[in-house]
Amino acid sequence: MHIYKQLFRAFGPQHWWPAKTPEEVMFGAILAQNTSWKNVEQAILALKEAGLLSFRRIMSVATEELARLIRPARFMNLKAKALQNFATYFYQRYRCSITRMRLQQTELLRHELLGLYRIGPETADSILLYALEKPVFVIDVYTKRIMSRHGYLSMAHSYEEFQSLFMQNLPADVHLYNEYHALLVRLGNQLCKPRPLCEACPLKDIQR
DNA sequence: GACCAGGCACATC
DNA sequence: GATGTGCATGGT
Repeated sequence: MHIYKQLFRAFGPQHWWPAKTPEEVMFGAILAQNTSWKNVEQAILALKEAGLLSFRRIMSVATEELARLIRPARFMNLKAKALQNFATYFYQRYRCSITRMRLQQTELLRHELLGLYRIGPETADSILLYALEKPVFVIDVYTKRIMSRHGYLSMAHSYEEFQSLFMQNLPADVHLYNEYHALLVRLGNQLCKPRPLCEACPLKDIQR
């Protein structure tokens, strides 16, 4: 909470996830895997222009065609398959309805998502928090790096261990989790790179 | 021109 | 379980 307040003071509210609709969040969550957001934006724009930013529509498009459109987002063949596979699940199980999906229990949803092709813990939790508004804390490479540099856990600790660190020390609040993770990414993007720029970091005096 | 990006699956030991 | 590797673009 200390860290959160410090970051919030430094950067202010982040208004995340940068997407218009929950469905767009889901596309973004898959496209953003190990990829910079600028590249993801280009892929999303291309999908929009092709009228294919829709899980219903991408089901009936050739995988190669979809791959061509999302090329800027790296690993285009893998991600094209992942998107189509997700679309099939989303249609068959929830008729592509966010509302219907939201009614489902969080633990069950997480389990379902983790069973899908190329949906790992971070992608699943991003969908749960940012598209479905479930109180799940998202861990990414920036979060791990920042917390390990401040002595909380080491990079070798698992996704779940990092997640517990946050969820056991914070109230289960969607808005807080949303804002906190967004702030961590903001700091990571700007300063907490593999080669850190610690002098300008608002957390430079914080130690565990 | 190196380095990095909002991971994940799969092979191998 | 731990560790290594492929995926294969574009910005800084």
